[in-house]
Amino acid sequence: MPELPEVETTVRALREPLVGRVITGVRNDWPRHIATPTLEELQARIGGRRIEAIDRRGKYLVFRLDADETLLIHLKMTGHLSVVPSGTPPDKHTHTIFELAGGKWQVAGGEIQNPKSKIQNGELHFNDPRKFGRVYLVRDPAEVVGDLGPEPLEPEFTPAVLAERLRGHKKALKTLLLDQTFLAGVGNIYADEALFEARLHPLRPANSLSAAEIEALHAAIQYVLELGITREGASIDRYRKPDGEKGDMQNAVSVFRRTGYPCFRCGTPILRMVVGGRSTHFCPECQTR
DNA sequence: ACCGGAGCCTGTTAGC
DNA sequence: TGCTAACAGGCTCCGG
Repeated sequence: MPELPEVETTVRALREPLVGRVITGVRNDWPRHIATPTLEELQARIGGRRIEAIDRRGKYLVFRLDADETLLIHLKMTGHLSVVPSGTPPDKHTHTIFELAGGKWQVAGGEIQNPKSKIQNGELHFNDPRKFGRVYLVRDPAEVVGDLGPEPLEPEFTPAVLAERLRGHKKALKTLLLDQTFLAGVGNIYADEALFEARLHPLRPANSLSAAEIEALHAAIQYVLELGITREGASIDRYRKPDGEKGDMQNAVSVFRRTGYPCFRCGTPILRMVVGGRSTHFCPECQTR
């Protein structure tokens, strides 16, 4: 489910309740949820580690811990993270639980108890019905995210960078946008939405774009991702914010899962085709080849 | 280098 | 209503 905007929304919501807190243990009833190391080693290494920062890289949540450890979580299709009081009965699809000691905030000159945290002991629940999600504990995050392409919302990602990366590829644009080593964070919703915004057909070969079309694609990628973040994610299927509330991006999509409905720009029915094994939605009139 | 298909999982929905 | 098949926002592996 979650793409860059959904992961970013999750990261932002988790910072207040989690940064500064100490992980005291891990419970798990589906060991394959833990990609690396083994469950036993994870439990041994993570106990006592404090969460110093929470960031995002592509679709990964990156928890920077003390003692040079980094916890990464990928939500894949159906992962969901929430912070709950200790002892909250886990949902049947909650497979990994991080136990947390009382909240502490870092302040100049030391640390104080987190005045906002009513939950003095709590748990981070990783709920994941389809069990595709994964947890990683590594000393060097590059082991996990080292091959990812550029971050589309960072200033380093310019039209020139996009042009350089498109050059030499003749793959379909849709396929490339889903390739996390090409660009990090774009998934099926935002790929379709970006191509519609840029008026580019999903099957256009990457190396066929004019400079103006590359500019348009770059702007469209940033526009749809920022819109997704502003609207706190697309709750088209299962995605929910950590507090369980829906995002609002599902009310702002132009083509995704709008097969047969009129294009908002020209009225032509939106078509669905399969590209790279993924559902692809586009306007055959606005997005010409 | 590229493409399609299977596989990982469970739940929901569309169609008969 | 009940059953079955298709489909799902991700990603990897394997064969051609």
